[in-house]
Parts: sequence; C-alpha cells; structure tokens
Amino acid sequence: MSVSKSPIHERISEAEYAVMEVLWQRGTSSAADVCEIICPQREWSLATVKTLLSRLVQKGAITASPDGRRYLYSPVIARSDYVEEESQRLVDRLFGGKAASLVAHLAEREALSDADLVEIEALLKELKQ
Amino acid sequence: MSVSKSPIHERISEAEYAVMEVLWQRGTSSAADVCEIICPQREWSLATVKTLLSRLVQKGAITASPDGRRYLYSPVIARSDYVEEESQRLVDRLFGGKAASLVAHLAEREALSDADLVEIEALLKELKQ
DNA sequence: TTATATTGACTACAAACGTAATCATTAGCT
DNA sequence: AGCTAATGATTACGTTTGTAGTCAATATAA
Repeated sequence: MSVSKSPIHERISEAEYAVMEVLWQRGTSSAADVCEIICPQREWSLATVKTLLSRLVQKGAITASPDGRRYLYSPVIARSDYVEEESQRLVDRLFGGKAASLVAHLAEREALSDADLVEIEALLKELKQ
Repeated sequence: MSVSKSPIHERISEAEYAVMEVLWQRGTSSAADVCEIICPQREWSLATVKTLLSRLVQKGAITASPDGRRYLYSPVIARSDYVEEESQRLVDRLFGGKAASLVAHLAEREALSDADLVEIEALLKELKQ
C-alpha cells in the first residue's frame, strides 16, 4: 500500500505556479531574483511577483527567511511532490483513478511518439525486475 | 505531424467541469435532469446548476436548444477532446511536453500497479504493429 | 379560471485571482 | 548629512468562481 499524501499547502494558482517553477529551478531566491527571470517572460512587474510570493507564503507553499532587510524564499514542497499531486488529480478526475487509462489515452491519441513507446517499453522492462 | 487542436471554448472551471461530466454521461439534458444527478452529490441547489449551465453556454462548451419553455443542454466538445486538452496541458506544464516523462513518473511513483504495467505493455505491443 | 410549480433571466455577493500602485523603512552612496 | 534605490507591507481593483436568491413568464393542475 502506498502512502497517501495529503497536501499540506493550499491549492496553488496558475500564476503562483509560475513563481514556484522559478524557485524550484533557481533554489532559494529573493523577490528580485525571481523577477529577473519571470518578469520578462510574463511581462510582470516586480510588484506582481511580490504579491504572488506573499500569497505563496500564506498558503504554506514556500517559506521566507530574513536576509538583511529582504527575504529569501524557498519552496516548502518539492517539485516532485507537486507533480505527483497534480498528476494524481488529473488521473482521478479524468481517468477514474486509473493511471493506466491515462497512458492508454496518450498512446491512442498519438501523444506518444514511436521513440516514446520504445522508451516506455524499456522503462517497463526495468520496473518489472 | 499530429493536428494541433486549439480549444474553441474558454477554460472550464472545476464546478463547471462537474456539470460537463453529467452531460457527457447522460447526454442531452435539462437543468432539472442535471440537478437530479449532481445536486445531491455536491449539495448544490438547482439555481447553482442553472448558473453553471448558462456560464458553460457563454463559454461555448455546451449548447442550449429550446424544448418547450425550457432548454436542453448538450456538450459541444467531446469528453475525449477535453481529456486530451487537459492531459496535454499537464504534460506541457509539468513534463516539458514529453508524455513519456509523465509515464515514467507514474511508474516510478508506483501510481502504476503491476497489473497496470502488464496492461500497458500489452497496449504498447499492439500499438507498435 | 385561478393557484401552483417550473423555468430561464437577472442580480447578488463573498472569495480567489491577476495585476499592480503606494508607502514607509532602511541600506548604501555622495 | 542628505539623497536614492531597494524592499516588504498594505491597499487596490477588475475578473472569475462558487453558490445562490428573486422575478417574470408560462405550463399545468384543481
């Protein structure tokens, strides 16, 4: 039986997720650091990034540790955990909880290339040991 | 190259999705029909269902055809298309667009049971013909 | 024919979200 | 010492979402 993981953080919105992604990639960062990366991409102002960071702190998805007169922000949840949560949510909502159905769907819809198929096959072989 | 499908409807919210699910299962239905199924499950009032239905019409996700003094609502988008959109969105957001990465993730996280693995393997074999 | 039940249209309203501006503080430069 | 730039806190404001209530029209039952 696998451990059922209940999320300790509130649901993260789309915009908030973009900020998380930066933190996961860069690791601990200041608001300015995050903006440097994300503001050009999304055409956001620094103010927007700050708002999102504080909302993420409120939601328990990141922590803020004082560093001089600013904060450094770090993810509380690992990217892999988040990915897991979201994947599971999708499988539950759309595939009746059956992950294999998702895979079947991807395959049928040709979302999987031939290379993907080969790769997956190899993967399965390994997992079955 | 697979046809890239751009969604003709606006983004559907969580609550709206629940209504879609009923329409997909029951097919064309009146507001009362939908409520009969969904209201007990979600503890909604009929008014809520009506609001969601009209928002879905606005968003172009369903159509309303007059039937006497009421409407019958039908999905415009097929469930499979919706599922495809959502799956693709997840793969793009979380797995850099690589569906195989999603499968790998599911497998590693043991979201896939042994039975699933066998099932998928059979599926792959078939797809490779 | 009159009361009632049903239906969509319209309105409501708080919470979440996207996107920021303003402000007070303070660190650093001149 | 005074000015400037950076920073978090606070406030703002339009939109979307969740969840309904109300109302006018009309079909139906008595």
